[in-house]
Amino acid sequence: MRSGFMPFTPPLPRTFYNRDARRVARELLGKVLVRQSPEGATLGRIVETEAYLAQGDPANHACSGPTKRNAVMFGPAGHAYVYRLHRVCCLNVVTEPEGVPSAVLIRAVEPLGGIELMRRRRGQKNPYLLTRGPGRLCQAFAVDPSLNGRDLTIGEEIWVADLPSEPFPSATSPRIGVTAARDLPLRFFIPNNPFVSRPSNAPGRKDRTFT
DNA sequence: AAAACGATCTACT
DNA sequence: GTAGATCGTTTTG
Repeated sequence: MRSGFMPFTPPLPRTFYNRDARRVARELLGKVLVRQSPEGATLGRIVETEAYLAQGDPANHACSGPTKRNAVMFGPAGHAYVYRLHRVCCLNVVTEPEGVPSAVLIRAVEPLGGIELMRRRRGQKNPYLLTRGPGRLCQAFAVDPSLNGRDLTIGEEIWVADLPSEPFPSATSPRIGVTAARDLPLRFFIPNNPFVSRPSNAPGRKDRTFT
């Protein structure tokens, strides 16, 4: 058996990722991040993302050309880009056609399954501090640089899927939030969700919502 | 070979 | 809300 979750959560196809990073970042909200590790499975609903554009984005790791670290950003869409920052890791999905170095950072998820495992990995009892923030969620999901370059469309180890039971945006809450410290990168989030890593009312932010 | 940098986190006020 | 730790990657000399 490839994965106990596969029948219920098939991975999103490459065509989903092979588009404008902003579009991908936006539509990633509400999807499920699935991680199968030897220790067990963890699942979480994506509530916050950040788009790193290939053009005009000084925060993009690839803004000054290819390096050993950012190599997978230049590859085809639908692969994981995992790197280390300080003591933690960050998980991105590569977007847009091969040769266009753009990606979407997964900033926060809402725990859906494997919560005990997350607690154990994080040594954290407060549920809001389990997966709020790129570094925290990677620790909770056991995502490390060994997953760098992994194909997210296969359905092994790590992938993203639709959440059939509770799609987002829903009819009751069709709006999503977007914010940025400067002009870029753009951060997308589900409004009023307690698992979003930064509140939309943080000072100095130009927040707005759209459908 | 050295220095600067940062897509963060935790602790504390 | 702010301060400081901390370390791999990249850039510079």
